[in-house]
Order: sequence, then structure tokens, then C-alpha cells
Amino acid sequence: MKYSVVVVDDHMLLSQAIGGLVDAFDQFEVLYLCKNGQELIQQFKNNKNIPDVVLMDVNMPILNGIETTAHLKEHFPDVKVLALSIEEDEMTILKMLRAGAKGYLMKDVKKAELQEALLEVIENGYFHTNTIAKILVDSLRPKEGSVANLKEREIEFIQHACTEKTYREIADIMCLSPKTIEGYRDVLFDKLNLRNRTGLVIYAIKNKIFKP
Amino acid sequence: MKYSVVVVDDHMLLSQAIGGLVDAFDQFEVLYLCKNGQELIQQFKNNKNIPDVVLMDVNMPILNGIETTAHLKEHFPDVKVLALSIEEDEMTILKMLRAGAKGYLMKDVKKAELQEALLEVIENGYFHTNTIAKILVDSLRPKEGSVANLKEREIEFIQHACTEKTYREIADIMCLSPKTIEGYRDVLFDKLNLRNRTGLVIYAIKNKIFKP
DNA sequence: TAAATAAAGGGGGTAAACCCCTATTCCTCT
DNA sequence: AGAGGAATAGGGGTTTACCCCCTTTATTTA
Repeated sequence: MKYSVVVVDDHMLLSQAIGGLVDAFDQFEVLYLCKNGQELIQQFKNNKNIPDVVLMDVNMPILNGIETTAHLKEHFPDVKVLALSIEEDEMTILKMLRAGAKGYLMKDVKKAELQEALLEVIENGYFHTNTIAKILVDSLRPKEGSVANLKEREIEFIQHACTEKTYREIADIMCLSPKTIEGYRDVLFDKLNLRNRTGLVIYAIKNKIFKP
Repeated sequence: MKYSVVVVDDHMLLSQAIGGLVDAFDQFEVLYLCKNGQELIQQFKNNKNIPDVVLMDVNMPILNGIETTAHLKEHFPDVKVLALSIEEDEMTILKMLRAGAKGYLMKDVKKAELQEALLEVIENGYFHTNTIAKILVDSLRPKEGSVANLKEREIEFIQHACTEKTYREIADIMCLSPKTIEGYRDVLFDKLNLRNRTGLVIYAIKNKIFKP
């Protein structure tokens, strides 16, 4: 009796390569491959070919891994999602786990580790490496300079600050006074130990608050 | 008679997956896998196990795909490098081809296309998709706003501008007058149709002139 | 209930960035 | 030989960003 798996990755070669690898595992068979989340959800619509596990990339066009995982958790809660991505930043990992992923693997794992992860997810419902566990613990008490310390409005301001807009323009958009915007800036410079707006932009991109 | 291939990629799972895929092609066999350029060059040192083709990723630690390809071209010119990467920006592709790669595939190709590319590289010495050919043609006459239009000193300035340094500090480092730095800035704003320094930073990151 | 914190906003001043124009020297091209 | 372009640099002015301090109102916490 083999467990069924579906691979979702926008890079066709990676889907085919990883699919071939998993299909070679004794206890697993790959049903089909998908290029993005939308394609997967389309496959699920006829309520056929629903796998036990989905190997999910994160960065995909149309419907990304986070959105897709959240959708599956709501509509197909028995399907277990195992994230498999190159992205290693905390924010992405936490978003993926919050969306409902049962585990998160980076693509630098070995073939044997992938097999173990698949089995663990089937048998115990989840698989968390040491790395992921540490990130989870850290998210309980975010350290200084962490994105987790930022308020929603601060993040909104930062996203605007990563554009060519002046503070006056940003104030208009956020329905605040320019003086309030300056206050936001000052608080952020202090929280994140930054010197100026350029530093803020670099920080935002590094931490995926803004995507150029 | 099978042609020999080596896969170089820092993501172990991808190496193993793609290696398995290629090993299944009739005319090819995978000798071994490497995690980075340094490991590959180490394998070549004893002049054994030198393959016909190397499937090379670009972003790798210690010795990246560009550096490694340039090294192979000089010391092992009979070895054909076929780039295989997620990176799709022109600058990276052109750097890889200039370093001596015989072809550049994105990871969204199909398994069959990879096989065809490998065969073409063996038989004709190179394999260039339509996409790559267009990038090469465009590099002959770079369009407005293109990175190819930038002088070496301008790029150097941009890299400094992507830090928290003031123009005075950048001037000191580049041994120029602050007024000259302002001149650089003005020319760049004009060339790239930008409004301010924040715009320049975003442009630089998008075009891989600066990596956060 | 009172104190502390959060959210928003103000004053005043300095530093830096931006904008537009001009100039000199050296190198390249016709 | 002379014209044109590249690289570097200056003047002067305006706009924007930064810095530090203070205030009010609403919400949260002890």
C-alpha cells in the first residue's frame, strides 16, 4: 500500500526531478505534478486524485505556497502539506507554518531526509527539523531588531518608504501627519539600529518586508 | 557509449534529484555530485573522473558558478559547462556566458529539453534557447535604463549608495569630490529615470548590482 | 482609580539630498 | 589641428530628511 504524493513547483525540471526521486521511494507514489497553487486546486475540484501529502514550494506565480496551504487547510484538512523551498528566512517559514504546513524542508536536505520527513508526516502528522524548531522558539520572544517586533502600521510605513515617495506623500496615503511619519521613522531607526532611510530599505528587502 | 556528467548545486536534494533524472537518460551517466565549485575543482585535481559535461548552478557558496566556469575554461577547456539555474536576470546570464558556459537553462525547462540541451552541447558544442539568444542580441545594443549602459565607476558608486553612507563618505572612499558624487547621482537619475536615492537602491537590487 | 503606554502630532534647528547651471583638463575621433 | 566627449569639480539655491525635545488624547495595565 503506497501513500500518494503530489509535487507543486513552478520550475518544471525540479518538479519532474523531485517527483522522480519520490516515486522511487518504496512507500510512496507520485500522482501528478503542478506548476502552481491554482493548478493544484483545479485538480482537487473533481474530488479525485487527492493525495495524502503535497510537497509544496513557496514562491510560485498566480497562487503561491502560503495561499495554497491556507486554502487546503480549510477545504481539504486531511491533506498534509510539506513545504519544500529554497527560501530560508524566518518570515517565510513562519508564514508557511501558520498557513498550516506540517513541516518545512529546505532544498539542501538529502534524499534520505526527505523520505524520513514524508514518513514522519504520514505517521505522526508533522515533521520539524531542529532548525525549524529553533525558529519557532525564537518567534515566541522576538529578539531586538526582529521583524516580529514591528507593528502592522510600522510595516505599512516601511513598505511605502521602499518607494520613491516623500514622507509628505506617504503621510497623505496613510492619512497621518508628516510629523507622525517622522515619528514612525525615528522609532524604527531606534528599534532596528539604523542610521537612515537607505538602511531601512535594505533591512526591509533582506527581511522580505518589501520585494523589489 | 555514454557521456559522463557531473551536477554542481549547493542544494543536495536538487543535485540528487537532477542527477537521478540525467542518469536515467540513455546516453548519459552521472559520475558524482558536488556542493560547490571548490568541491568540483578538488575532484578534478587528480585528473580522474573528469566528465564531458558539467551541469552548473550559479549561486553557490565558496566558489560560485561564474568563478568555477571561468576556472574550467582555462584549465579544462574540453569540459563543457551547461548552466542550470533559477536566476533569470540578464546580468547573471551574460556573466555566466562570458565566463565560458556553453548554454544556460532555467530550471523551468522540461526533462526532455534538458536531454536535448545535453545532446546539443555534446554534438555541437553549445546550446542556446531563443530566450538566451535574445538576451545576447540585446546586449549588443543595450536599451535605455539597462545595466549594460552603466560605467564601471557608476556601478561602484551605486554599490556604495546602497549603504547608509552619506555622499561625503562615499566621496572619501572613491577619492572624489562630493560634488563629483552629486554629478554621478544626477547622471544616473537621468539615465535610469529615477527620482531619488531610494529609487536607485531598489533598481540596484532588482538588477543584482547590489545584494542585500 | 491612577499610572503607564500607545498613537498621533507639534516646534525648531541642522544636515543631507536634490536640482540646475557652469568650468577645466584630458582623451578620443574626424 | 580642432571639435567633441568623458571625467572631475565648483557655485548657489531649494527641498527633504534627520534629530531632539515636547504635548494631547485614548487605551491598557496594575
